[in-house]
Amino acid sequence: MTETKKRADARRNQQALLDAAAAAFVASGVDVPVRDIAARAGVGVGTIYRHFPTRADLIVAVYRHQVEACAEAGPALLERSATPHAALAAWIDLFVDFLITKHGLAEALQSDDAAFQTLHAYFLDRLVPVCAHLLEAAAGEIVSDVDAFQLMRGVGNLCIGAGDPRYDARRLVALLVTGLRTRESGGGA
Amino acid sequence: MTETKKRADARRNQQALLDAAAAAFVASGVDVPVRDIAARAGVGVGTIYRHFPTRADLIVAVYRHQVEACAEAGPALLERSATPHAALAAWIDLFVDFLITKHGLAEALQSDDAAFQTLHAYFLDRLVPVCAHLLEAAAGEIVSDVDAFQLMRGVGNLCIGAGDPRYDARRLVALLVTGLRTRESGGGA
DNA sequence: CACGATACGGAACACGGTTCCGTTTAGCAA
DNA sequence: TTGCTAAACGGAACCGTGTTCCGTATCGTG
Repeated sequence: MTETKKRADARRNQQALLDAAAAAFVASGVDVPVRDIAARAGVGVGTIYRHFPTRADLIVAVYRHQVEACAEAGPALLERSATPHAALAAWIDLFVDFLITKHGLAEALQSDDAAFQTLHAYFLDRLVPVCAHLLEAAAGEIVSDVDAFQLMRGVGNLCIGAGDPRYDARRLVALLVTGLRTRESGGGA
Repeated sequence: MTETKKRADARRNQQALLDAAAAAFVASGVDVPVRDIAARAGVGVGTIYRHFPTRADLIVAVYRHQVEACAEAGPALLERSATPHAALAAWIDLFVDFLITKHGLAEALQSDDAAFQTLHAYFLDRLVPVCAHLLEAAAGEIVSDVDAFQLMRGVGNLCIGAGDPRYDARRLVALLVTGLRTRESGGGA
């Protein structure tokens, strides 16, 4: 169904590039030089640009599965959690776990470089609605003047620089989520 | 007193560079091309590097006064505020105001690029102790497992991407500071 | 005024992203 | 099997930026 129309070598190279990029991202972060990825995959740089016109397309392709999984976990968590706020917290944890294990991804996500436009757009399109849904469900126990977009962005920002042992992004995000809760809704710090 | 030993043209150029850089930063952000700054100042690029070996040195020189002012405001706020937590909140507000008006500075501050090492170091050296002092004063009413370094870093991170009208860095920082407060210490969200 | 130290300018280099085009190859049809 | 064409490939070349280097110009002093 998917991509059946392409030439066999093209499909092979596309897969090789995805594998090479995934490995390169782990080894050197998502801003690893294009030439390095090409070398790993055993192809020329032209081939990268043919399959993935922008670096963002490549990043999206590599992480698509994980982003989808994160998006789908939202509604599931809502069912299985004690309170909507707990579900929100758990879901954000999931997102943070994802981000901090991808060296440089949080940075790229917030970059205003035009090349990362589609990366930004993909994450937003896919995750903001899920976040909005959770936020809505928790409406009674959280402050109302922060929307899903801002929250996602703030969380993403806080994940920048994770990897520095002196900085615990998870902890700060937790603090932010705590700040979201109204004082009337019980529970300690 | 300062720099009296240098040649007259050297001092003139240094000042011209500071002025040009300040203007260029406002117009195009702190990552404006070096050549643009040189052109504005009417000097060659070599002259920039002679006076400011790294871009960070130039940025530090341009913003030194404002950073100093922010640092000095800490103790003052502590005296004049109702509670230590209020002083902390006010001081962080000051810092956020500073950061969000300097296009690209927050981004540069968190960059792991070696060129920004001294920028990072200067801000940390100057501001973390002040923050630590405020944190210590407020010890009774805030959670204890976040230190000054982490807080400064988190706040800096949250300021990335301010300028986007959909994103209110100030609001998110406020939320973070709220999350810092223990539930026993009163006051609403 | 002459001369040495100081500072200057900008060409040259390094490096990474991106484009372009001559060459190779897959896939099909004779 | 072979010939042909469109698809895909490789990598040299190009561009923009940071950085270095050195021949030239200037300052300031004796």
